[in-house]
Amino acid sequence: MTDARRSGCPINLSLEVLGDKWSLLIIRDMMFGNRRHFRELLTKSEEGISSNILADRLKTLLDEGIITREDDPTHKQKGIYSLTEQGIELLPVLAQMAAWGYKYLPVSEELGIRARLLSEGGPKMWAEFMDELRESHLGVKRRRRTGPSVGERLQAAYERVVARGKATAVK
Amino acid sequence: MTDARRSGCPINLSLEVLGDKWSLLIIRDMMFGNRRHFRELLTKSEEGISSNILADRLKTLLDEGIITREDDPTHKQKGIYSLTEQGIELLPVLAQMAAWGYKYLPVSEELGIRARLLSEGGPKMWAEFMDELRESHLGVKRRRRTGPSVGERLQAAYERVVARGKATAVK
DNA sequence: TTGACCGATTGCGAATTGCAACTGGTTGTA
DNA sequence: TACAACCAGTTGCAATTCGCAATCGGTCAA
Repeated sequence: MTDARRSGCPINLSLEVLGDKWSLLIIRDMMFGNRRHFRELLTKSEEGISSNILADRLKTLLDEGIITREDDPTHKQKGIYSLTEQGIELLPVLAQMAAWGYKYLPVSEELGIRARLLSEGGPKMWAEFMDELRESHLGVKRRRRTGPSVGERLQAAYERVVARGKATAVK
Repeated sequence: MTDARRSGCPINLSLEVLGDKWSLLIIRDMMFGNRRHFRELLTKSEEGISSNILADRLKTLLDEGIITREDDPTHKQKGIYSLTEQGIELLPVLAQMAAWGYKYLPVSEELGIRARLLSEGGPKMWAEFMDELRESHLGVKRRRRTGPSVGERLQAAYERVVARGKATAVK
């Protein structure tokens, strides 16, 4: 737990907080996978994070003010992790990173569909999704919207690809 | 040098390539600091990267197709590193990361000015800057522009802040 | 009361990092 | 021709971090 801070450059400072292979994946799962408990993050992680690393990163993200933790009223041991506004505003970073990865790296079809939709939707869609996150993580009420939310649309698209993949595989 | 690839998620794949504390700083210096030689990257780095890490990361970035290396005709030992199109398209990632860091982390005034201008300029300015990078790194000709380039404007703004800081310090 | 589940913590070998010194070669200058 | 400065890395080594598996003390439903 050293002081780090190699320079006052915004990119460097961001990397000192998020520059590892797990932190942004945790944020991703909280945003897109709606994971809010330790176990959910641990077992439903696509990449298989180990529990000590997860505990460590959650602590750091708490310290940095990117997430908060509160007790789950339904279970004395469970904690509910939520994104702060600061955490929610990492969405554009994730979106750009996803778009770049989608374009240049060997992305699987199922896991790439969200990146494609998010990229096509652009900053306007990101802003809408961030508003949805403000509602589910910060409790900020938002005016009624018609039609499915961005979160729902991304999830539906993902499930459609998975179903199609299964059908093809069976055939 | 294992195969990694923990999952086919675009964010994960991006992090497997760039998820450390140095890779994106090297890209940053190539983009904004116009560093093209090993020594420049080594000694003019704000954060003080060590030579073995720099050599290792340059190798990885080469392997990943994010940069290229060619011999410098003026010096038999010197290599010139250039960004590829894939590397240039990391600019939006850096820009978003810089904007987030600028907003939430203790950024120094000198090093934050670029982030502010880039954030205010938005995607349009990013696109223009990427075009400039295509010219200086890929040799792609671009039509004449009036006035100073984005790169020049960022540099001038930075120097203005540094000069002001010095004047204040002296006074 | 029992067994599944909960959020972590611990121990430990392996991999990565950071520092400093060094290598083998090139270049400009006298 | 001699020499110092410069060039792109490489090497050795100690310290840190990572990743896995096992475990811990507590909670919950049956």
